[in-house]
Amino acid sequence: MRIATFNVNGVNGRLPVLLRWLEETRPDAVCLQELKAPDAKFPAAALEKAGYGAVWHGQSRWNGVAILARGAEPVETRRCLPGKPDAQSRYIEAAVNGLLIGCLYLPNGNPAPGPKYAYKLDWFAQLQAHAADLLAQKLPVVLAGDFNVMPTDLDVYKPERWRDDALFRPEVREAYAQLLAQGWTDAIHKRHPKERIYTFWDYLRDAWTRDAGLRLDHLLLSPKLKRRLTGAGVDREIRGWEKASDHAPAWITLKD
DNA sequence: ATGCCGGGAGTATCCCGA
Repeated sequence: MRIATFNVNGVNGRLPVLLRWLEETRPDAVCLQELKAPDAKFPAAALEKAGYGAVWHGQSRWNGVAILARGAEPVETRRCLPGKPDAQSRYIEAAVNGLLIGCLYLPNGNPAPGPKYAYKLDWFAQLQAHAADLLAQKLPVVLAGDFNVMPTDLDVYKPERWRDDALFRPEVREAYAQLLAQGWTDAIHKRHPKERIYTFWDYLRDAWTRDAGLRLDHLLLSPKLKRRLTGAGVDREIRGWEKASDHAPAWITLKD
């Protein structure tokens, strides 16, 4: 089973790229972020035609998350983190093929410090609480999405330039480390512990051709799924396509 | 310190992203 996460940066503007990538790689489940579309404008018919059922949580202009399942309808279990309702569409969760999949788009948080950074840390704390609850239920869970965190120096093309950024400040790296310490496995790190692997290259400053990348998109596995992990990677070449997102899809494979 | 690019809304140019 192949599960991928892809920050599409506009699901409608990215539709040709998304459909081509789905056809070429045929993931069984996909987490999408940054739909940048209200619920009514989600391209459900085109995805259905491509063989994918979907659940989505949109928002006009910004944010927006969705879960796709090949040849199946995801069964939505929640569309925001527990607690107070979030005005921003950043979380959706669904059962797919015997797994629970949480799809998240963690706030960017810049500029830091400031209210956006405080919102990010608060959102991260709510995610930690929900993640702990999921682990306590001992279900097979994948938490996948754009975490907007580079976990370590290995995940940044030039760490010294990013020390004070909301994606790399000590508090957010610590929050990510605390999440892993609950018992989650960072699948890409697990399979490639010493490699520089990026999932994002800025549109600015020719970042793609310079390979000035960041690893921001992660797939975390609950203990039951850790034992089933057979592969993990990034579909880098998609970043070089015409009309590409600034993120490339990251994926894992699980044995049955 | 800022623009550099690009999507969306909307039709000029702003807001946002990371």
